Amino acid sequence: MYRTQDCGALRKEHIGNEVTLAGWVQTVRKFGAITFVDLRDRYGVTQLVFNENLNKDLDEQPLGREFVLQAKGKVIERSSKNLNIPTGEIEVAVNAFTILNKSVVPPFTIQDETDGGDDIRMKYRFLDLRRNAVKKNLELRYSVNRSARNYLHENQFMDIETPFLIKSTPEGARDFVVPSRMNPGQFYALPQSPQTFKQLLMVSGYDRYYQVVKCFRDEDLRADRQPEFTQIDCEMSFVEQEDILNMFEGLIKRIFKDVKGIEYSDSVARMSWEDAMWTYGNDKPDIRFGMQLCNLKKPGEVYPEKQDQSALINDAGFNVFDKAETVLAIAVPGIAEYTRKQTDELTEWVKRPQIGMQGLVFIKVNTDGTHKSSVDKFYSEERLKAIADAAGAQKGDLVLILAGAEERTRKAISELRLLMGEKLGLRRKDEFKLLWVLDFPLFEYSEDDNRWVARHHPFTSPKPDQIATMINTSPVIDNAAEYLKHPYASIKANAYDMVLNGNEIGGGSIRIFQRGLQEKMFAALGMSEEEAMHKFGFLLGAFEYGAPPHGGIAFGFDRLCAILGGSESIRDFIAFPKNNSGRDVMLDAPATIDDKQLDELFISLKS
RNA sequence: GGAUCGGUAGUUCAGUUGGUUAGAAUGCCGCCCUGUCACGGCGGAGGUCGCGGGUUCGAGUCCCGUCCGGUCCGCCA
Repeated sequence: MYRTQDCGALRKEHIGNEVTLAGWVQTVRKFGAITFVDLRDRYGVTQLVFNENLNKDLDEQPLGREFVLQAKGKVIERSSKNLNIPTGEIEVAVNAFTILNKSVVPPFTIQDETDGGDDIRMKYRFLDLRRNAVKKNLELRYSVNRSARNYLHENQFMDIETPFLIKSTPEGARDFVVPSRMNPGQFYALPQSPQTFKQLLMVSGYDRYYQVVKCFRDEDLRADRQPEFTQIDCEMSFVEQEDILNMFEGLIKRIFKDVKGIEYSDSVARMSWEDAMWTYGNDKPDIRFGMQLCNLKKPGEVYPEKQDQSALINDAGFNVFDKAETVLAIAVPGIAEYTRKQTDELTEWVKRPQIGMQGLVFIKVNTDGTHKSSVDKFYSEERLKAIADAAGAQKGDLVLILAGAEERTRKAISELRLLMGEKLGLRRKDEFKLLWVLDFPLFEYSEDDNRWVARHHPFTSPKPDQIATMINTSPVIDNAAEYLKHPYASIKANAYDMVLNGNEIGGGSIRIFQRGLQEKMFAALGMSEEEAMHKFGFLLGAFEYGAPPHGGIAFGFDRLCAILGGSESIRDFIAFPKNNSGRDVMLDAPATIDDKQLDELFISLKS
């Protein structure tokens, strides 16, 4: 037997016990005749004390960091206790030890605050995983997983595995492909999600399905995006949108309770996509703080129902506002005293290529109620006050205004809002605000391809009262510039996203379950009948054999873990993540393969 | 595909206007130390300044190219 206890187990009540521990040497502290060793494993750290009689043995077999050590001895009370660690009141007086394995000196320190940078830690990820900080993240991940599985199991969901080697259907993200040796010249694709399989399972009558499943997308990476990632993938039959929202509000609340001990008792807020875009400039708004957009000017056709406030800015001879398609303002609380240098920095920030604005207009609402702006030349004190009031500014606030093309400007002010929220400390990591975003447009128009594309995916159903519009309208657009006037532009999807603190953590839809409507959808996306049959014939066929109404949702598991763990990066919550370029720097993958392997696959490489 | 920041000791970083032998901390090695737990003290080793080219009397420092890493835009139904 290698050990009688783990390194986190021993307490005062074990004093007097003879024990054997095994673990890794965290530190060695030598004092002439007495030596302390911190022995670490997954469960904790226990101090070993080597007295005079063993010091000679230690000289002959010196211990180094990360040596694997087995130590036999008696649990004794410490004469000077360390109350910072759970085992700090006891120590093990060693009477025999065995070095089970040696270690070379690790390239960085295995401590909570390591001296290693990201690069070196990824290369030696197996050492990084020994660190408490990383271990905590993986433990959190496992606890989210357990919580979700428990909830779904209790609600009659059944975990069914679906295949990884499937068919490429390049609609949406780029597929990873795998060559087939037995079928020369043919390729499998790895699933971007088990979407069609879970729909087929609904046809098969497994009315509540779930899977914690790897998905693959061959697109460029980000801090919160990996080429292989995990989803909690769910589907239900005989449900309407409301049923799904209730069931999965329940899931996320259960996860909050189990993982964070938070009772999220409010019902999750709901907002239409249009309201989200109008009020926050973003389809995944962070509602932990206000600073809502003031639409001073909008292009006529984009939000037909909404009223802008262009009277406030018109007829002032200010070209920038006059020529702009959209003018948007936010009132940032309490920073009217910003210096010229600080406002200049904000201006530089919005002019960065990633934001792409030409400039930034500001109005300071001084504490005495007067106004000072960068456009004093064009607007009187009264008009500045009217604009600031419309933006909801109070005394002491700073109003920031961006003007330009609709899409870019809305995105820019949304980013600026998040930046200011960050600067003002309004995006607290320990505060969690959930939001359902509903009623997304079913279609988007792609200027590149000159056709409609599915905003969510091509299996998403339109709102029930708009099915007729879709069936009875030709998708053809006469004039690309006027696509917003086409009836398809206003069709809303029976789709929903769950947003947590400004991050999309899940999304789904009520699916199409009739062959006719599904065929119409494929046609709307510019697919010929033959093409639709070739790619999705199996699904269309299945719909003819009694497909039930169904819908579902998928949660981004890695991202959810990262947010619950208070981190920006999902890499911290994945045991063996890939880097920015999709490489595994530990394995040095991807890599070239032998000519022999290529020959077997009938593949020759282009030079 | 694009923008931007970085690459100097095992590691994390500093390095002024281009100027003597490239520094600090930590880690590592040796000696001392019987209550440490970020132990302490003394001493020591450790560098192709990512790589290639250029400017210059002289380059870690300036310029060009390239490779690697971070972040972002495009992309991600």
